[in-house]
Amino acid sequence: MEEILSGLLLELRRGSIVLAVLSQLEKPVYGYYLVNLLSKSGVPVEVNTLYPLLRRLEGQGVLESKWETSGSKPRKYYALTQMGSQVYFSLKKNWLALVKSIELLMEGTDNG
Amino acid sequence: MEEILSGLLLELRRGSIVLAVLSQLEKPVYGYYLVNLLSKSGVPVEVNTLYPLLRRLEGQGVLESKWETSGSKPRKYYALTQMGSQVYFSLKKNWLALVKSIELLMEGTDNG
DNA sequence: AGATAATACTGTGCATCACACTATATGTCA
DNA sequence: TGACATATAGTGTGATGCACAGTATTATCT
Repeated sequence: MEEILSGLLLELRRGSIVLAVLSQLEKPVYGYYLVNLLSKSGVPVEVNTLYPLLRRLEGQGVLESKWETSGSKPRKYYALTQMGSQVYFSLKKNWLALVKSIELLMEGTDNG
Repeated sequence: MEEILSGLLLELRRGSIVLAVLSQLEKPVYGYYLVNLLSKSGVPVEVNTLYPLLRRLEGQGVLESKWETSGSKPRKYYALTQMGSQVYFSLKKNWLALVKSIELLMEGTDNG
């Protein structure tokens, strides 16, 4: 049962990860920092999940990146492109609607 | 951009589908009916997505089914098992927490 | 110097969805 | 009657994305 639950939880989290990530990228942020930030915020993401995600989003034109090599360690900062902002806005709107729909569906179900 | 957005929306929906489905299965319901119900409720699911999902959940012991052949057309009714109820409860709790976390993360981001 | 942390990339396997197709029974309309 | 749509359920394939594990580099702590 634990396994089944954790599998479903995994699935549950999936789509939301993108939203959580985008929500933090109005200002440039580097990956490793984002991992810690999100973990503290209740949306834990593994590094090995985040890096490919960031690259994918960059490839899609949602994010843009630039290397910052002046510090002690080279860091790659990601931020929303203009199109990315639009995508985020639309995604956010849809997500809020989805959440509301599901809350309505769940209303009155208090098992346990 | 449309394509990218719809891809992300797809992802966004994924995990939530299970939750929406489980929320309606405290009483036995058949698949086709569920599709229409969920669509009306703002969580559209394709038949070809729902049927395998139901079967998967049954295979995992979350749901149980029984055929109803007395009507005009044979229908397969699904409902939560006892364990399924526990899974649903736990999933629901986690989902609510996740939603809250993401809402906090998104707070103050009003682009568009 | 050695271990650990910070930082980023890549490759493989698995799970899941969308899409398309099959299949049957019951209506509906020409 | 025949053609078509709808209700109802199943299966199979392709694409996609995550988790997991591994690699690589540089700094910091011991």
